[in-house]
Amino acid sequence: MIYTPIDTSFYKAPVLELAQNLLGHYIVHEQPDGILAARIVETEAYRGPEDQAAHSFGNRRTKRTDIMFGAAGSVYTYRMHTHTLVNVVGGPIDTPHAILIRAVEPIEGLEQMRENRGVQLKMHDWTNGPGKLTKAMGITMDYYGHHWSKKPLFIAEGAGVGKIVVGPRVGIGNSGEAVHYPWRFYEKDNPFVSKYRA
DNA sequence: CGGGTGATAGACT
DNA sequence: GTCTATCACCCGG
Repeated sequence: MIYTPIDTSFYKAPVLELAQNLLGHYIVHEQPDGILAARIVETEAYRGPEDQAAHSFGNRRTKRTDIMFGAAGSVYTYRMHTHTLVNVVGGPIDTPHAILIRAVEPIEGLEQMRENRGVQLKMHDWTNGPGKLTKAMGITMDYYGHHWSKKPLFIAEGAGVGKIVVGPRVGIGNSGEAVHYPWRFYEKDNPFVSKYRA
């Protein structure tokens, strides 16, 4: 299977639209040992300045959040203890919006994903969480500031998506009103969507 | 050196 | 399904 990166204009849509548009597309990671591809099935939007759950709330700008003030389509990775989480930057320059990739569905490079995750795990546990999918696909902090339209790590046109479900976001703790914003999007009945904990 | 940053694996019910 | 112990790095001061 040959994959082609989506043009940068794709990322210029309003961030809530972009979060939904990403569903069904492929994340592709070209590695020396082979190609890894997975379908995006769950995303969450974060709208920097006015969203208490975002790292960039109130335009908080540090070296860590700096990339979110950059061009739409940039890769924002951050480390959560043992896990790396990956985001797609949205919004215009100086508007720190981002979309967290929460779950993907393995498409190609299954053997390598299995090795990355541990051979004893069931397939549905490979990528059904934001920390899991980065490990399965070999995405590391080295990609901080990379752009999703460039190889070896890019997003490619998918083959469509099923019914999209909208709901509140996960794991954002006490973030005031922002907790209730329906900014989580996922494909209905997809077994790789991460489970919601109330 | 202290604060910021939630998800994971596995045990239990 | 539900619970919870455990997990590490980056940054600013």
